[in-house]
Amino acid sequence: MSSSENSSKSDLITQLGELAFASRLRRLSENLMKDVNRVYARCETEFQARWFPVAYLLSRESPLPLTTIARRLHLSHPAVNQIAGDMSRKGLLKSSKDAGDGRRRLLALSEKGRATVDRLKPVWSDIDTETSRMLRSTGHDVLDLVSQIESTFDETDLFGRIMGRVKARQLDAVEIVDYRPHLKKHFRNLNLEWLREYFRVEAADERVLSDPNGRIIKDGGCILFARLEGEVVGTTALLKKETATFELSKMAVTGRFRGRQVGRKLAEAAIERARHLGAATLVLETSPRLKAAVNLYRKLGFRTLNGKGTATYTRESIVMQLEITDREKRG
Amino acid sequence: MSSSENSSKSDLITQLGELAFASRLRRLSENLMKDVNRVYARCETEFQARWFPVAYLLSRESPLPLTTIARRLHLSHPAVNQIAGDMSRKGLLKSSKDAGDGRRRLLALSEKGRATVDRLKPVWSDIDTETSRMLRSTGHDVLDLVSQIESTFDETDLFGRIMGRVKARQLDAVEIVDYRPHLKKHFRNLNLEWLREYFRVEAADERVLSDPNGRIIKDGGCILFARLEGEVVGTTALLKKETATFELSKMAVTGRFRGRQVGRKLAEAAIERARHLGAATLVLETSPRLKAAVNLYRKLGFRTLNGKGTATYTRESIVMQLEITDREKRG
DNA sequence: AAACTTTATGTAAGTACTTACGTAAATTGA
DNA sequence: TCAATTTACGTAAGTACTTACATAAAGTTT
Repeated sequence: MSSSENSSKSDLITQLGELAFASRLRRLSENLMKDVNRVYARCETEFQARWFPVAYLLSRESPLPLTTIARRLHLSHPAVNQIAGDMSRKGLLKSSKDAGDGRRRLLALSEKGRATVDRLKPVWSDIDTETSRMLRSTGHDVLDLVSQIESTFDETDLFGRIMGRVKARQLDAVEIVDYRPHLKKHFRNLNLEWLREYFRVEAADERVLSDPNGRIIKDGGCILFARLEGEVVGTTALLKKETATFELSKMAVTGRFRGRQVGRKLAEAAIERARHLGAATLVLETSPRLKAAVNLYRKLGFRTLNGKGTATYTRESIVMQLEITDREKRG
Repeated sequence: MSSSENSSKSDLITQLGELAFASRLRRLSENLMKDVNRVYARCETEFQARWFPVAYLLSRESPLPLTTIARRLHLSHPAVNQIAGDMSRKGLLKSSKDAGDGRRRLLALSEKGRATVDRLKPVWSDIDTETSRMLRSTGHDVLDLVSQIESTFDETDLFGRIMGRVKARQLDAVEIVDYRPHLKKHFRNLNLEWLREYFRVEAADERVLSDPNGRIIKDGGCILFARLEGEVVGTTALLKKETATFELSKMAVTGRFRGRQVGRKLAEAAIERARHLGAATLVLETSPRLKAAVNLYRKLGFRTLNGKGTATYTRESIVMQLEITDREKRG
């Protein structure tokens, strides 16, 4: 067999590899279905390939409720409903109310339906034989392989794995830089942006944002900035509270760059910096409204404290804490 | 997620084997596509999985006419038109008239489109890597196998092979019986049915149909009947013309059973009978209107004669002839 | 050069599914 | 036991394609 023909360089889809794998499967499926429909068209004008699973199932187990059929065939219930409608219109199927359960509609083949199925059974066997022959000629157990792919796909969180890679790359692209006087305006603007978006700017905010050096750095804290694609897109601050306790605060990422791992990179850098500064405990206060943020902190090891915090700001109602131990140094 | 549901014995679709192969491929394709679309949704709200082939192709070869893209991607041109429309609406694509050919619309990525593609390229590479990893974990070169199936499918006339089996079974189911007095009414009724359907009943017809014994059998000819599912569904007659020449005539199959190889079985039986009766030549007259019949005769070896026939009936205008040689006896 | 055919495109409608949503009957649970 | 939830079903609308048809430009023939 000349398999080289189909996978020649002129076929872009083949070149695209795994990226167009889904399209190719679909194309193959449609071509197969087309041939089978041509067979039905020749033998039996009253039957369509897509009815087959329903017809076959009902020929073996007679009155079945609609959703049970859908579940068994891995179809949505509207799909079965539509097929049942078409088959009923051709007189192949009849439905009845379930005596015990008033919601259920029981489906069964009609007399004509059973006759049609009986007439088609040998045709199905012919289709089966020839398709099987074709697949066997590849030298592989294609059906078994499809089963394998199906279960591998079920077991693999493909989406999760892809996103893992994407996130790692995004994380890598974010650059962390330390406070410098010329970044002061960014510290202020980035924080004002999200404060205005979610809450409102309080007097306590203004005091800190207007004087980061005096209010944060001089007290032994620090401020970090995130750069991405040449822009300053996020910031956060570490405030020194007690000897070995720092507070993570003033985390802000500009709208256009959210979802690109900027917050995570900032938080990770802040934790690392806290460790360097000799912190044993890192605390933070945030709001349950900021779901993404709370989630991020939790993923990084922060745990919610039951006791109320200092409540520096009216908006804050969740207090979280991270114990910085030596074993964290592995990262 | 719940893999037990998908590949266990309770999955009827898996049990159906080759018959539901197409459905499974489609399901798999859709599930893959769904995951990829989720990735795009997270990374880039402006992009959809189905745009990928067009976007990728245009990123490599820039201004291309619409139908060229369709051909390269194995899509219909309306599909590309719709994708192009969607992408244009999002500002990713721009089109221009071809200076040389006024029919053509040249498509190319816009500035924004190129930027989007550049931003997505690493994501595509992540999708590719993870999909590839998943497929490799089956222990087979799935992509290569799909290529093989595609080309095997292209080379195999699956429809033709299935129909071959179906026809062989149908042919086998038809039973040929000889003339008996109680079948006289069937000879008449079957012939009247098709005469009325396609032409009209002539005086010459009436004479033969009313007295088959006197007009056909006593002259050294014979009449055959086809039985199917307990019914007499077709008939044909051999008329003796000269010493070694017979005429195949009065072929009729009732409407409900047409397309089930009844005519073919009758014709084959008639040829065999003619050989037994010492015929060297078999002739017949028919009409070009009866395309299926002419086709059948041709397949059985009859050749059209240029010269006019005896024109027993006004409806007939094609004369065909079959030389019965000894080598035909192999059947 | 008029009359055909072919090609490139656009539009409409069909297909075989899906998701989303609404309703009624059954089940649960406090 | 009565409200809240779950389940079964129907309907509508969306999706990602397809086929079918219409039209205009280009090419071919006579």
